[in-house]
Amino acid sequence: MLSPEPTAVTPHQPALQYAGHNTEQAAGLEQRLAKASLRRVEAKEFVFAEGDPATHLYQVETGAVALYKVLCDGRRQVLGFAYPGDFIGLGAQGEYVINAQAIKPTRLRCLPLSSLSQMARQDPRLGFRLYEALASELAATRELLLTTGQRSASERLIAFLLALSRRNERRGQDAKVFDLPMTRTDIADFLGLTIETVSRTFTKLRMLGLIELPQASRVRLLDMERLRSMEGSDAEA
Amino acid sequence: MLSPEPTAVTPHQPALQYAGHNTEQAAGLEQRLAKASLRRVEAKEFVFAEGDPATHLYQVETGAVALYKVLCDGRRQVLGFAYPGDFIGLGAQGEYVINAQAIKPTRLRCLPLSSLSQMARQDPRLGFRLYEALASELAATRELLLTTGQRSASERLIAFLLALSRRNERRGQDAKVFDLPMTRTDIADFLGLTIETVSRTFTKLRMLGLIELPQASRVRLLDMERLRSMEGSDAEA
DNA sequence: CGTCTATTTGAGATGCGTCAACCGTTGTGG
DNA sequence: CCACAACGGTTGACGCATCTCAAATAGACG
Repeated sequence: MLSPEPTAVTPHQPALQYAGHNTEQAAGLEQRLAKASLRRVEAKEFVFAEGDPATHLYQVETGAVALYKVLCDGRRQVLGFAYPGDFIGLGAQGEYVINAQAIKPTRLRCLPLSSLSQMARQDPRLGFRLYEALASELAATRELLLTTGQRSASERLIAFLLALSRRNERRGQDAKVFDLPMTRTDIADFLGLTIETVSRTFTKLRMLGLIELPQASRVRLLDMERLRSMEGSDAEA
Repeated sequence: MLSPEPTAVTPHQPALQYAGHNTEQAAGLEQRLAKASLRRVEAKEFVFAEGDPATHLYQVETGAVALYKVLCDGRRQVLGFAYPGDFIGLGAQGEYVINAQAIKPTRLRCLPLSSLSQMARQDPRLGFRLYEALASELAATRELLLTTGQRSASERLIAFLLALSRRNERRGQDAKVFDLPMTRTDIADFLGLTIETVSRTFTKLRMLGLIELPQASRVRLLDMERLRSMEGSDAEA
């Protein structure tokens, strides 16, 4: 049920490539990030685990990270996937409350929380940016809740694919053909389904001529119109 | 640090309650709230609806409010319930993105967002507290996601009841006997079940001697031990 | 007392989960 | 270079938890 690991729960000492120098006072978040230390994690390696002391805010530079919570018996709920540009560790106070595990080789910018709060004190707009980022994470989580709570398996998978498509569109990438960096298990645990149901639903969408799967990890959306109509969209959309 | 644990029931946390002992930090908020205008809404009346321009941050004074999103075909996901002390409308920017509807006669303190952002500019600590409150709401939503995505009907209902119980405990109220201000429909839409399943599951828990239902809207938890063991608890709890 | 709504209960249908077998790819060591 | 193991993904058969449809019951309120 749970993915292959518990591979060794990585002790949380980031393999820092080079440490950032911290002399500038009112540097913006971007400038600060550009100089931030870099950390590389391999696929399946943890960025941090639930219960670890919260030390850094991370920004994904390349790769992808799965965020999840687990029940005591191993059932797992993936809360989201972080792609380049996304922040990980927002809202953490004291301890991380979720697990963050790379799903492919990943590079991360690391911002010590201490320096972050210091910066926020100096520049209120930074605090506002973090607040906004947190608000959109909340909005995304609510949307996922609506999906897992109310939608059917097909609707869930379509909503998932369309969300990826929209994200690509926003970034000027191909909205119809893209890779799925995560495994079927990750998708299943994200959508509250089993891998068998995810697989069968992929096949069903393929049979309906709605998508193509050139490889298991690559998808082409063929009929956006119909996909959108089958998503079970928000009332206010 | 932050309060004990996020509950699936309350998106908002006591961190921002009338903190009489916390007057030095963000004193403006409490003063402002005490003087804030009051609004009364009847049961079933909206505090605000999805798409409404966001104007106020509300704090529940008495009563209870359901927060939810709906799909175009009417399926509804309740995201949480706000009780006295809880804030409604956090993270809203431009427009409210969810519906907030009273489930019983309710009194609300109203804080115009304009004056709030002004206050936040003057006192950075206020911004931090709003950030914390938002982080708690995110944590609660994630917990609910774990529940609807991974737990069985019985586990969901038990998790719901235990969350209410913990909330009461935190507030020095009875942890074993309390009212359910929401309807079975609200509970069903909260847990991602149907009202029939909710009703049958209540009956099942009653038959097992785990709870009593003196009235449909009142519950007594009889065997906390066993209820907790049947909740399907977090790994990190 | 009567109407309306909320809740409970029953019977039957079904979508998804479970268990199991099979397949394709990757990587590894003889 | 091949054999084979390990892993991720697909497919099939079957069971069951939950949904659907329907009706009875209980409360709430005028």
